Amino acid sequence: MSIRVTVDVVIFAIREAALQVLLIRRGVAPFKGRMAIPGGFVHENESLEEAAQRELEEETGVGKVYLEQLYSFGEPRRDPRGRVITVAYYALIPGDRPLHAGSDASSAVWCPVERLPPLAFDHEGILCYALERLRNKLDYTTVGFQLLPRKFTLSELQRVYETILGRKLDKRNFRKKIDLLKILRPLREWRHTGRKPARLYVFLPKKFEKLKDRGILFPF
Amino acid sequence: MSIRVTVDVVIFAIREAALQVLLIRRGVAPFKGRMAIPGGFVHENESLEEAAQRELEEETGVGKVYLEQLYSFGEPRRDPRGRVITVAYYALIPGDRPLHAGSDASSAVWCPVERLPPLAFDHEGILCYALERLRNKLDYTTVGFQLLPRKFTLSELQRVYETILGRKLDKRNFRKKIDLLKILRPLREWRHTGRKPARLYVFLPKKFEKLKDRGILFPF
DNA sequence: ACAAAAGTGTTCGATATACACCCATGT
DNA sequence: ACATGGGTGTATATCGAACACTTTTGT
Repeated sequence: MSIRVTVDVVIFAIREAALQVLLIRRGVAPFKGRMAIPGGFVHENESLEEAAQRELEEETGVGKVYLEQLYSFGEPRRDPRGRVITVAYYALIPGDRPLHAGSDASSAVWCPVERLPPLAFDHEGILCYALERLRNKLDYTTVGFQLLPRKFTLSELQRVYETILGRKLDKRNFRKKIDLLKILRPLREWRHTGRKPARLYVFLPKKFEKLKDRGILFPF
Repeated sequence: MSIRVTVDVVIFAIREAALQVLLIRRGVAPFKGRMAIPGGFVHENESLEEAAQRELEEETGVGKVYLEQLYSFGEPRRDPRGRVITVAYYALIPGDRPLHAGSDASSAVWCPVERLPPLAFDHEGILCYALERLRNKLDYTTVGFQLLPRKFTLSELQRVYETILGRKLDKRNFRKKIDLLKILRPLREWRHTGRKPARLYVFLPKKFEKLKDRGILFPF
């Protein structure tokens, strides 16, 4: 019993103060002209993760970003061409990273998750599930940092959380908890975009690993 | 690019005061004679979930138990016979349910998760991942109830938690939190196995759904 | 009578939340 | 000088953790 297997990658980024996903316009049937999540067939000699990584790089030109398997979707009639199951992944792109377009990227566009167009296949369901996972993981992991450049201000970090969760957070409480986690190293550098310069920080992933083991979570 | 797709189902139950998994002994190569997680190929016209449900029933004869997709494993060389990816599920069987063996069940045996034999393929990794998922979900869902018969005592419920988490819990704190959740209906029935009779309860899944929406969790 | 598991409250520390003002800079 | 976002502390409520004794029954 052979089945065709694809990977689809929901690619998130914060752009223009909104959480957006990268979508491509399909050039061929089925669903020609519809928007879809980037994806493609798994090759003979690559793992699922490698296939997802490859699709991600083809669309965005970025490597080494956060990439996590989401769920596998396998309803018999989800693809009109025949039996195709898809292993969905989601990726988080730092906001500053300019995408030097890969081959397929001509038709790729960013869409705010609040204003999605109709999507091909079961991609709306996949995208909603990815969004739910992202919101949940924000609460008990540090995935939020993956959406920022290496150096960032505390206000930028807070805006990432507010954008994804869709609500305002208290500045002092936010900073208190981040400080408690001890996962940021303050730099002797300041960002001068606004009026008063804001201190820059870098994320310390190693310190975080210990915290995760002890079950210390993000409680927003 | 066609790939063979299997589902494997890690079947958990509490038996003899231990968390156990159902394993089968392989009768054919590869890994002939080794123990393995029950599983098989996905049929042409069934969804992944249906395939997992079918495998579960073939092995155990039980239907309508808790069944959740775990993860998809797709390393190119994970199966010596060629390219096979597997979508892993895990299932929870109430402790009292006698398994009226399906066709394959002659070689099925229960093994405590603390004393696993060597397993075929990458099944040890799959099983460890399932165990980790189960332990995590115990903290913020009510999956624990799925391992008990319909009517159960509070001590039995606590033993499920202690068995899976591998540590003792405080009786008064445990009961206080369960009571807070308001998901149990006390019955006018008592279990008379020990010395002093223990009150029986039933789980109210509908009430739980509302709690989940509001983010009320199991904080053990 | 006694062994064994059932049942029941309070205290204390930690964590989450609510809330308001001064500061440094660019314009 | 002033508008803008950066930066800081305290008080209260809630939640989780620690902790011991009485009750009921079967033997």
